[in-house]
Parts: sequence; C-alpha cells; structure tokens
Amino acid sequence: MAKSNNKESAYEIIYAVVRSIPKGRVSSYGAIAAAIGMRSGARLVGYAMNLSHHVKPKVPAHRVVNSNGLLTGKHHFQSPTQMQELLQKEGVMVINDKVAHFEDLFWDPIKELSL
DNA sequence: TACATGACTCTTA
DNA sequence: ATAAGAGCCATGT
Repeated sequence: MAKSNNKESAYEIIYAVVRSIPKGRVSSYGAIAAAIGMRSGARLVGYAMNLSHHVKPKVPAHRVVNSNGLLTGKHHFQSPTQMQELLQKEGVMVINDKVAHFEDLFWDPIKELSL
C-alpha cells in the first residue's frame, strides 16, 4: 500500500458494484472494471471476486461472468455447481455453464448507474 | 524496487 | 469458427 489515501482498496469498489447488480441480472468482469475506471482491469475484478469469499456483506459473485456469459468462476465457489444453482434460483437460466439470453440479462453498471 | 499471480478481454493467425 | 498469444491493472512478498 504505497498510498493510504484511499481507505478502501480497489477491491472494495469492485464489491460495491457487484453488490449493485440486481437479482436476476448478470454482468461481466470487463464491464465492472470499466465502470470503476479500469478498462482492462477485468483480471482485477476476477481476482477481487476470489477474495470476496470472506468479504462481508456477501458478494453475489455468481452474477458476474465473462464477456461470453460463461461461468468461468464457478469452479472457485463452494461447489462447482453453486454458481449455476444460485443463478437458476434467481431466475437466470444456465445452459452448459453459460448464461442463457446473456445479452438480454446483461446489466451494465455504467449504463444503468449512469442513467 | 521488482517479480509473480489472477474467476479477463482483445487481436491475430 | 477455433486456437493461441499479448495486454492490462492492483495486490502481496
């Protein structure tokens, strides 16, 4: 931490955006990264999600998928099927580890929050 | 200070 | 259309 100006780390901001994702909607790492100002910080978002397991309040990481709508991070959940189960539970259909109608359910933080 | 890591994304072949 | 490589940022050691 070279700079302690920011009380909250970049991850905290990422968590905030992810928590802002409405139920039944999904978003992508790149979109979130761009929303916080990092056009190519998608990897950071994914990394943050990995740490979000012990973060509170709970972070709906299952609502975050890659640009293709693929559940790339499902393997990092408590169970590889947890992500799919949670999404289906919220009304999101998942087929072959991919979000159905991804473009339709896609939630853009920039567009939605900026609206 | 520098190197290594990571649930991504884009461009090119 | 599929496969492979490079780019990117923040964090931790």
